Amino acid sequence: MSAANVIPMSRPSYHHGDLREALLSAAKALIAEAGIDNLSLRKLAERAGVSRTAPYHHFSDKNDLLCAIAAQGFRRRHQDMINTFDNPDTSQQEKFERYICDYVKFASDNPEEYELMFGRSIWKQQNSTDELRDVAYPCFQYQVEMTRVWQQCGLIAGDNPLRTSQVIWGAVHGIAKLLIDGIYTDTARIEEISQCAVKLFLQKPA
Amino acid sequence: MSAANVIPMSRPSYHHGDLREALLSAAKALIAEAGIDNLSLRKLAERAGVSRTAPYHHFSDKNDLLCAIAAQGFRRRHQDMINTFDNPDTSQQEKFERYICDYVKFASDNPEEYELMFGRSIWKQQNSTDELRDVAYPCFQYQVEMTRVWQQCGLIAGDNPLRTSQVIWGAVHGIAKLLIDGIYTDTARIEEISQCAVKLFLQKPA
DNA sequence: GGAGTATTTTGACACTGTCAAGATACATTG
DNA sequence: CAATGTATCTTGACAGTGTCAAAATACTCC
Repeated sequence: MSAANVIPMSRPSYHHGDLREALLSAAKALIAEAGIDNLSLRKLAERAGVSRTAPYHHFSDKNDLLCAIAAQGFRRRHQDMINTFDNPDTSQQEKFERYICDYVKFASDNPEEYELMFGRSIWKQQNSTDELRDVAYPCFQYQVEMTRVWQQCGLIAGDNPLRTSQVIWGAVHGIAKLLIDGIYTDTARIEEISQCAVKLFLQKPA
Repeated sequence: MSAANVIPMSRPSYHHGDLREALLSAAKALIAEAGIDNLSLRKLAERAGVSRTAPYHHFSDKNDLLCAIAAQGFRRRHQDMINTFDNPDTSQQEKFERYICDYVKFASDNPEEYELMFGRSIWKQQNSTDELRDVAYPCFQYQVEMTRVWQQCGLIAGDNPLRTSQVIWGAVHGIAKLLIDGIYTDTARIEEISQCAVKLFLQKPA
């Protein structure tokens, strides 16, 4: 039984092997546990079993790491929206309803991840990574295109998809934020608030 | 010319005199200059001309100080809303329009202060001070009451002022946040976005 | 096998919030 | 007026943070 046969478990070698991925998942776990504010690179490194500065060979910055996690969130959210919107068995009105309700639910189910995705730190100034922008912008754009469809079939008022989408996105984002930040305290009525938003935005039948 | 005649300028005595107020205004200045993230108690103390721990005799915490500043913001915002809503020369529709547009403008004109007022740190968990809640809750409630009036005169759909107000507030808050956080980049079109929101929420005449 | 590169580590620095103890000035009471 | 107490401020200290520089280690390719 030579040393070559041994498959090491916790730490394959001096080199970690896939530290970047390990850091990302450890970071997500830590964030889910204790929130973004309590995520430090040092605690993260310790949990990954490496020294404090090891992460700097895989992420240029703490900001860089946060952007990478946020990018994953946007990918997931974008895919969810596509799945809902491409479903041929639901009406456009149902799709709009889903968009509103699912958005708020996504945020309230994953408050820390949502906070990271839209927290000021990664978008403010020139903080956002190229990767993050490449992932997030199509996600943003997709909402505009859905809005265009809903306007064309008379579901929603107005003729400017961009502006209209900015308002509707603003609404769900604002509701989500006020819930997450603890200003809206009736978290049991999330669905009710979302449904109220749906009603307000739908074109009234006179 | 005895020493008793000398009136010291920068520091009247060993005791500062009104350090609490001095700290508050210095903090607001620092926040306006470099943002909340760059506000440290030590820099603040230095600017006020006292030692690092002097602020702790006027604020139990950094959080306590932030809450005090936020409370001032809510007082101001509440008064602005009252002034607008109590104006007898404008129609209810104009008042609604003002509410939407002024809200977004208030936020985008004072991004750092707005960020502080609604940033997660002071509301999350049990961070909010009694003083902050006493000032902010009536400010929140006022929006519900305005919404009730607008619904009663048929300006806005629905019959649940609380839920409706939560959606409308959510919309302006979300738009403000997306602007401040740098996700909506067309800051020149703020008025246009607000006007779009007004149109979407106003009851359509069929 | 040796050179070069990728990865990780230790050491260090400046910065943060906050506590404990001591020093100073003011207020109040005898 | 003197003494005592209290409010205020300071210095010293500690643990924690992000991040840089330099050294150590392991992997890769010629």
